[in-house]
Amino acid sequence: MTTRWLDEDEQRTWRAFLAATRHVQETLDRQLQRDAGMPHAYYEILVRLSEAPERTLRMSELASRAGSSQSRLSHAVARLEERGWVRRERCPADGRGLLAVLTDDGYAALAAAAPGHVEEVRRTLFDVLEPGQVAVLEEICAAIVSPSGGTHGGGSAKSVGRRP
Amino acid sequence: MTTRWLDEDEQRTWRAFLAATRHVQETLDRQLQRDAGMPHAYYEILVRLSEAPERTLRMSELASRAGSSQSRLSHAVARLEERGWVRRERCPADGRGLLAVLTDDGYAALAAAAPGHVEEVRRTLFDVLEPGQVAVLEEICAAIVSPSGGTHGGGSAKSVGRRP
DNA sequence: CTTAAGTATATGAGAGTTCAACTAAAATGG
DNA sequence: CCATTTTAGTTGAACTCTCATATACTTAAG
Repeated sequence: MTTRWLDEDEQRTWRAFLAATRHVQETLDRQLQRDAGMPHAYYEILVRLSEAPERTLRMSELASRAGSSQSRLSHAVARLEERGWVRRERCPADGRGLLAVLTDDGYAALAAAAPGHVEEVRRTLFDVLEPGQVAVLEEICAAIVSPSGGTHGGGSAKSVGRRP
Repeated sequence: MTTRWLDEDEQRTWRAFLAATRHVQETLDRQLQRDAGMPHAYYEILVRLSEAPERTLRMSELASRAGSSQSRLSHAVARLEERGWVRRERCPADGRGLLAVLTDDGYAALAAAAPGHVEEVRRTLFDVLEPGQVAVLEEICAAIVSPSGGTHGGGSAKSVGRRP
């Protein structure tokens, strides 16, 4: 099949998308690195652990929830363990598995980092958008992560820009 | 000021945003790495050079157009030069400056990579969105990159979800 | 003209990410 | 049971990115 190139509008949208996501990522990563001494990926890991019962998760489950590859998680948890923020225990039920546990120090580090981070998320994203845009943004992101429509052309007509 | 935490809806949107942008980035980066042997950042550099007159740009201008830091660009162009895809020349007008020039080999590499990349952009983003969503997405991204509204509360009412 | 300040880019160390290869422990199936 | 396959997780090398610092040239000031 011949390449379906982007038309002018799509080009513009695509480049805007790249610029915007880059901007958000860089802004947040810099803020966390500067104020909390950790990259955003580490913050995500701590968050997911803090939400889990016993502040404990299997490595693979943690990887999936934090949106990380297993290898990346493995390296990251190794660093977090060096800092004393996470501890690893053998999984009693499955000898291959490991449980990652958020320590009290880790929880404290997360609690210290959270306000500044959330404030930056707000400034970077929510403060610059209208409520309607936020609603559509969520639909868009959901569609990207789990594409429902198959072939081009006749996608199901979802509501766009509606306000309940 | 006390932290403005995210409410439940905002949390959901924020996490969807992270998951979606991660998904897009990883998908494209993997595709380019696998099929063209370059990371997405390098592809961007080649694209911007290919669009410039004489396929030539000052390093700083190239950095700005490709959305790269100067340091990152410097390292990247060094690698691209090793591959023979880019060449650096002293800037005649300004002895400090350097001109990055896309070579014929570099252009060929870009031309070879483009169809697969564009197809992946389409599959990952445009194919899963309705036209209305695409339009709003562009507005959203524009707002993120150059925030117009200042203090919270009274943002100017932009159109949301409209279709001309 | 000389010196100070500023601009353009490079460079090197440190850290995170990826990919492929590796270990170890379950599950599966004769 | 024993062999095979699958699953869980780690590891190391290669690569990219960031940050701080260095270099070279230009502009501004006296």
